[in-house]
Amino acid sequence: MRDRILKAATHLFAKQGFDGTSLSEIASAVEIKKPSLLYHFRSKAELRVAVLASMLDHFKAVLPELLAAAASQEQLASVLRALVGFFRADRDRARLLLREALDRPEELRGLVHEHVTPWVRMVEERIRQGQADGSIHAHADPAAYCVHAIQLVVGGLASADSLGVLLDDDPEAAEARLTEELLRMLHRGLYRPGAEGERPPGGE
Amino acid sequence: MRDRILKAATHLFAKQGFDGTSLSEIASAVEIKKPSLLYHFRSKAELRVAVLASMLDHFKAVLPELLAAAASQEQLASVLRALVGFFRADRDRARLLLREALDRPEELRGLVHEHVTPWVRMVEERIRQGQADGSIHAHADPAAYCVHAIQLVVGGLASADSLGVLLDDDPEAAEARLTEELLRMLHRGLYRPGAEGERPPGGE
DNA sequence: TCGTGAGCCTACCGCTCGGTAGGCAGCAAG
DNA sequence: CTTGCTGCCTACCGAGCGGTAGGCTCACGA
Repeated sequence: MRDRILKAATHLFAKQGFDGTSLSEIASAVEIKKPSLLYHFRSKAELRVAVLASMLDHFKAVLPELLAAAASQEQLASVLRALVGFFRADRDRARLLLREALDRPEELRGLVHEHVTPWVRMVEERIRQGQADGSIHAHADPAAYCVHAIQLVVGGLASADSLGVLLDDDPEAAEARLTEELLRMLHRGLYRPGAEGERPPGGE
Repeated sequence: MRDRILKAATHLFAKQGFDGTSLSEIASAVEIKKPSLLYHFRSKAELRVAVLASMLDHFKAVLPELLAAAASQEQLASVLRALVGFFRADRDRARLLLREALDRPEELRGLVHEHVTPWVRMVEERIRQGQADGSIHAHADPAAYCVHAIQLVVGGLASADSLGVLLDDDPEAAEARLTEELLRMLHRGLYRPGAEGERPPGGE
């Protein structure tokens, strides 16, 4: 039951925000009453922390994969693809993260510093290597590039519903099209054309 | 007074969200009581609509400039710079927009369709021209590129507080550095290097 | 001088919120 | 059989919410 509550709360917080979701609402989503919910989580604040911790656990579970992708000699696109994969696996993750960035930036700053920095440092290093061997634009700012890549992946999935209308496609096709262009754009934003087999993911 | 309320509400909604802000809070920010506030705006919902409309008015005011920049023979970077300028002029705008995208995607979709589409169509056209004369990558997806550009500008300014820690700089320097790389990245994501005087904004 | 409306106030309404008290079924161990 | 724990319930609490009623002051025009 604890897990069911966690899952329902994650979904509702992501969809309506923390302030826009009541405990009764979450309780009724898992077919119990509010005091029963408060038996499992002592307060709403505790539930919020648990929801965040749960998402962080999922992220930590895929972190080795991300780090391995960054460390390998493969192209960086695979790192970005893994990142997109993590957030596409559950769209609530992107929404939740974005809400946290808006509602509690200081708190999120700490989490980012602790858990995302190692990954970013590794990608940075790979980018600098690419710059040294000439495959990556010399005037790219490695760290800033990483930040923008994360922003694109998270923001893109969270706001696809609103901005998708700018494409004429149906929503599903629009999302696929956006993801493809996202990967190509991140690729073009980094690699110099024609360099050592680094091809854009979508083909030409 | 109506304007003062609007301004305070904009700031608080952007910072804490609609559900996280009470009418008393807004009232006390302009040093009146809640019923006096409700004299100027009949309900909280009406105030929300007014806040959004006010931001939209500001956007409509700069739209001609954006369209002119897109239509001119200058490089597209100036369009993006104008877009960044609009959101940097008041950071609440980016936050508010992102919150709206999360809280009321259907509603925002309508607004986007009505007010942003003309600008996007124009930029698309310019991109296609660039593709025809070879200055822009042939495999770029013009509309999807525009969507990502908007996401980067809006999301970047709204979440700079959280993600800025990934750079070691102090917050102010981090933001400037991110904006510079953002423009360069958007440039590299579009233009083929060395094509007809299209230089990245930051120089090399 | 008086009426009128704008703009603000205090006092209050019903409602929902997060959270607590206390009880009741079921089950497992002594 | 009893004891005690788990997991749920109903009933309730105070606080804060959005919103209303009605009255006060003050400026302004007839």
